[in-house]
Amino acid sequence: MANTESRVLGMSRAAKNSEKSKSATQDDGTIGFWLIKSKPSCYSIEQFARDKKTLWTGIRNYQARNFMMTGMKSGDQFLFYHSNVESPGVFGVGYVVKPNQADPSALDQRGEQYDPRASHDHPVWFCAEVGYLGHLKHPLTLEEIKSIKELNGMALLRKGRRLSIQPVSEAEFSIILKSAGGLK
DNA sequence: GCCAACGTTGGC
DNA sequence: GCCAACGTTGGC
Repeated sequence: MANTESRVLGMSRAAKNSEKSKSATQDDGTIGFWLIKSKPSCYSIEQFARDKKTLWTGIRNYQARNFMMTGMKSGDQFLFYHSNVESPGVFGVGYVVKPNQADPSALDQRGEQYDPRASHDHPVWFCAEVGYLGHLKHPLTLEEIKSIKELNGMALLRKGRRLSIQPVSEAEFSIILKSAGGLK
């Protein structure tokens, strides 16, 4: 299953391993799956597609931060979810380039994400570098996700649903991709 | 704009 | 450590 998805998403195991070898983090070699939310007004999937890679900065929730510090591994894949739109849902897929990096936005005194507690030696907040893999062929709306029985257990629909970064099971990830007709 | 469901803060 | 007050998220 993982290998199939990896081919679908253009991430060969060799590519994942080369990313991983650059990472200081250890893992058991399996790929983790996530869902990451963004308001289009804040960062849109179109912008993500143009950027190819970006630092996912500005997360100011400890649970979400901890996922980026110790949960995410290089090569993990995630669903790109747009909230605060007329029809919220999953619009694309990305991967983790490098987790657990100090969030520079916490040090920017003029920025909205500035945190006076943060310093170079004590970053307080952490982020992950992420890369774009593609748009879903047919974006899967929240309404559709709710209608799929196998996805009833998703954090998105339950306690913790407001979290902007959530773990997703491989089965859930795969069902969403399949229901969306894969990538464009 | 409303409001449920949280997370965070701070007095005690 | 409790908990009320407050702030935020995000669907609708």
